Amino acid sequence: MPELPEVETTRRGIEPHIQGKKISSVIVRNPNLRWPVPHNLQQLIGGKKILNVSRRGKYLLLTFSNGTVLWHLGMSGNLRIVNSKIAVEKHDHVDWVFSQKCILRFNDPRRFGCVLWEENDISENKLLVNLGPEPLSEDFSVAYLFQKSRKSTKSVKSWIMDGKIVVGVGNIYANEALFNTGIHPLRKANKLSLHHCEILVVEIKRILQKAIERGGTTLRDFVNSDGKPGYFAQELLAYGRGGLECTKCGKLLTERMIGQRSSVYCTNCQK
DNA sequence: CAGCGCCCCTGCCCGC
DNA sequence: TGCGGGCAGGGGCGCT
Repeated sequence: MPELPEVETTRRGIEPHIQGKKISSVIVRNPNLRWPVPHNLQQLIGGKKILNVSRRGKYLLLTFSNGTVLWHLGMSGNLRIVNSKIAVEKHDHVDWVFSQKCILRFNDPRRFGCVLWEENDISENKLLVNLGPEPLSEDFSVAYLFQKSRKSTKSVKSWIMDGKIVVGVGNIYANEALFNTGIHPLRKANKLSLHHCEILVVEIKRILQKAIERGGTTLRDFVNSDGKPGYFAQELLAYGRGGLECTKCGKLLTERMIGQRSSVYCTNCQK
């Protein structure tokens, strides 16, 4: 479900409810996520205050005085702020209880998400240490991307979805950014021109920013912490439009797998 | 080392 | 209506 805009939408939604608040208890109904949820989570953070709610790539980070919760929503993860009267549903794996009126509830049908604990420097955590720059930061620049591109023979689509190059660009926004820039998804990264890198950097920033402003993309089940969907789906020009007419030239859009991810592009507009 | 496929898992949609 | 197959917004890991 979530790419960077959806995770950021979620982060902004939960932050005002939980930042500076003390965790009363953590209820783990099913610890079998991608990796086991630490069995001693309650002892680690029960009674402790959440100092900060941040994001690195698609990971949410909850900072405590004694360490950090490293949280990923996977493909199907979903957070809601609920009260204690709201019935527990299938796949509600973890509750972060602040009060009777405020429970942060994690639902994840596919269980590709994770909830982990890091007591040391979070930036040195194995899952974060090799990540590339944040796409909306100045570190994600034309010079950076062009220099990186020289060393990769991957298709540009798989390449920009690689978190070591830049974080947060998932399948939807990779398809969109390439369509909007007229770059063919199968072009090798080391065959990108400086101009290609320039328009790609600008477009990735633009589209992620726009999607955040729209509250993310809801395809079937993404809802923010208030239970509302995102409104970016109606602006998608490539993703989900295989076989339909290209909005620029009218030719039918091609759909095929690239690196096990469905890819949609126009063979006329994207070179 | 880079690059590629596999796989974790449930739900849903489609065709037969 | 039931069932099998394929696909879904992610990404770490093991192999080549």
